[in-house]
Amino acid sequence: MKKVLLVDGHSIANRAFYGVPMLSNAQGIYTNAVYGFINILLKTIEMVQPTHVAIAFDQKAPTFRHKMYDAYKGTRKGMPEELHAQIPLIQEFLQRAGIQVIMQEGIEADDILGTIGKREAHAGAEVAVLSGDRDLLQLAEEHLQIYIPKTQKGVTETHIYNGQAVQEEYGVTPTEFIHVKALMGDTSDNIPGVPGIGEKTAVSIIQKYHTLDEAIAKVEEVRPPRASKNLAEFEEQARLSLVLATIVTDAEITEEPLPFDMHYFGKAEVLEFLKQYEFRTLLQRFLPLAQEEAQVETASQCEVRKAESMKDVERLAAQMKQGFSYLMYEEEDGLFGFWAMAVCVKEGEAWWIEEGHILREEVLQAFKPLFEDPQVPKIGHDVKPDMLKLLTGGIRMEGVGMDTMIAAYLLNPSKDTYTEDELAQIFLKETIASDVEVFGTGKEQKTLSMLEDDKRASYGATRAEILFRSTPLMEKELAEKDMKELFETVELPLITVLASMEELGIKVDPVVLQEFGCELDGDIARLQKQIHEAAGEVFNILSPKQLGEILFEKLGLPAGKKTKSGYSTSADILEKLAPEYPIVRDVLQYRQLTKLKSTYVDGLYPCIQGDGKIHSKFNQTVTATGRLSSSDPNLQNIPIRTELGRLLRKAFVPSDDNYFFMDADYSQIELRLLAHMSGDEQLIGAYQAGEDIHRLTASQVLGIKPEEVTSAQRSSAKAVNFGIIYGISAFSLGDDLHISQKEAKAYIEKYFQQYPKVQGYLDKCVENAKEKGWSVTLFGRRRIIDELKSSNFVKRSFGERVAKNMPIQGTAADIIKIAMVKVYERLKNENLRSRLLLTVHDELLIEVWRGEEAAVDVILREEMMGAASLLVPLEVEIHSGENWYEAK
DNA sequence: CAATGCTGC
DNA sequence: TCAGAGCAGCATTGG
Repeated sequence: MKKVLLVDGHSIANRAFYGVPMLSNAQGIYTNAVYGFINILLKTIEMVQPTHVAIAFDQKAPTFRHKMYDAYKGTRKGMPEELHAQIPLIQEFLQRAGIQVIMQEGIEADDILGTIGKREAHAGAEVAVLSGDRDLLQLAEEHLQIYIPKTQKGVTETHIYNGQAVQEEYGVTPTEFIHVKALMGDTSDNIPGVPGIGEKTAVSIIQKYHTLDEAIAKVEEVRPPRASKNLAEFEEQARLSLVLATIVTDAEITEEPLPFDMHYFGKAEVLEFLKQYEFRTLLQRFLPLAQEEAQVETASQCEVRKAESMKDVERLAAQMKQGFSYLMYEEEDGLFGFWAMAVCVKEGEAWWIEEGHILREEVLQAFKPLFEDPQVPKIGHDVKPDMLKLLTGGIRMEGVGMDTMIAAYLLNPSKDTYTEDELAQIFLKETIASDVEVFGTGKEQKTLSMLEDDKRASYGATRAEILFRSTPLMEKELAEKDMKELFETVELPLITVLASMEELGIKVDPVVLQEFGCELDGDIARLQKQIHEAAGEVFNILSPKQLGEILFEKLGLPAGKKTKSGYSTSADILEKLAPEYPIVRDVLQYRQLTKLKSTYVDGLYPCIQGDGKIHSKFNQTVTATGRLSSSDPNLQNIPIRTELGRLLRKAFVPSDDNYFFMDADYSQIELRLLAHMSGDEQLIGAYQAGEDIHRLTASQVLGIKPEEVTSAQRSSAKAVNFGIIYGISAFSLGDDLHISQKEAKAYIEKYFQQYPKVQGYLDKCVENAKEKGWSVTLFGRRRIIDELKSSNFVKRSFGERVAKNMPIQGTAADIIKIAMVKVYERLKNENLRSRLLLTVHDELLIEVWRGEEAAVDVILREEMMGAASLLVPLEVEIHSGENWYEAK
């Protein structure tokens, strides 16, 4: 049985505000209405036991009622600021809990409730409408009940009205109730009514005549005489009042109440919210929901033991053979370095070992056999940096059984931090001080070594113990969500691969870089002079503000879009002007050259370490889709599209003369995945036959022979093919191809006719994601997409595009990760000296020991092509050369 | 610190 | 009517 709960957001917020004494949190933010709102909502949920919930709010924009009657709601007192400020907080809470919020410009909350309520009730659902406003009573009927909270002597109880209850209490039916109101008016909504007719008279008139029309028709008979006279005189006003008082039940609302589950209140985001606003009782109440097992919160009871001597360390090492969790801390800066470790071997206690009279070197020697033994399972949090630190001490870490940061990332890849205190909150339902709380923030921020002795020890020990206890829970959740294999066979082994790549680095020839920079400088100066002369003044070309003023005001060029802060001077706008205006061409060229100089020449140069190499980081827990990212510096966005930028790659060279580069990249992996995952026979057939997919698309969409396709037509088709993967819209495709939206739309429609299963597949992606709340790749990687629940069109559309893109982009990421692990293992197992240096999403760069070329070629082809078995071949292109430029 | 712009896949 | 392609990192401007 579908049970729908609809809530009048503002009216309940209002009730809550006046019903709960002023509260505020530590930052002085008022929270009483938020608190009251959540309580009323909870109580109603418990009563109604809804399967679906939606909350309606008014928007600021005027509605049809304002247009009909200027004074509508004119006398209503503005909400007090203290309440007004809390409305967004209430909405945030609901959003975090995944509860549907419906707001629509020009439509009042009452009308939203009326429309959805009647629709659902007539479709066979049981509907409960919660409001503080008696106006809603007009909606009541058999399967649509109105819930009105009432506070009497400090005790809140909720009155429930169906049609009969309204009749009993007011003596009129719900529909007649509107007519009563039209006569008596409503001062709070500023509905005028008829002067001299109050509640009693209005009810008696309607009881007799049932409708306003009828009463007007027989106005002479109406009693008492004063009412009769006034009704005749104010007939128009009464009719207007009737319309104003009638709740619309056929408004244009496409939103539907979304499924509801009490466990939503146990979500981490909700708990964070409650913590932030200090709703302790609610927090207590929701914590058990977070885990189905309903674990009761237990204060984190971790006994902190400090190692006093190497004897302690050795005793600990003996206990670590069964497995342990650890954290390593190191601070380089200052005269005195700082080094410490926390280790946990059982629940409830953890050790703190700090360099001092105990020496780091000795501790590490004691632990070396444990870290190197693949049979001793180790739990770490962000293991890769530890691996690298240990490696400099001659320890090759093996047997990583858990990296809690990566596990947390797999369980929700959309977050931007994965800290230990979040783990405690999410997996153990325990609250510990966050890093901000411990270290402070901004200029006053401390480091671990600056804390008092005991605080340092308990900081690290508590966290190591949290990792220890979180691990089985995380493993269980990974298994439940079918990500155990992905975690164990892809993500965990990948840590070692990435650590090796970071350790090796890539050699950059500083001379090549420098010479390139000098050439750029010359061209930049020339262009700058030319632009300033054309503009007639000297200005900063890189300032969008100044450039916009020069181009669009001083020189009077036609301006395209505007941004918040002025004219848009983005490349796509300027490219449209470039054919006509030489100065715009120069600006674009200037931007390209200065970008190359500042980001790539001046940016990369200081990254070259003493060994002549750049050691970029490869981040495993950043992207929402499962891709890797690269930073410090980013080597995944080195120019290639323009010849000038591409030359930069000549600076990237092998470690020494014994090596050369081989670069292997997947050919159109995402489109091949689209073919496989959609099952479209046309696409699959084309790939099996080894056809040029963009040319084929162009020929099919345009209805011409493949050999007649021009290169321009081919590249348009290419844009469409990519657009499909990104969740295309006619608007953006039109913009991209410089054609009208209409033409773009026709193009897209033709595309879907040619590849009929693609459309169905993409729709299915969205449908599945809406139903389940997440998207998933071929290998089980998930991404939660909360945006799909949004009542905001823009946000929801974003969610839909993400749902189409993630399975494809994410599967491609899975595949290259699998290939990386396998290629790395084989290079190692076959005792080759060639090694993996970089990955750029669908590409691997390897430096190959001369003489190993054939072996590496085989390994790359076998492992990359064999990483997944699809309905289409996974093709790999391999190029060799003496630098990265030549190898592409 | 946010906004803008540009580089890659 | 609104706004309108997915995923990243980094440099610069300007408040």
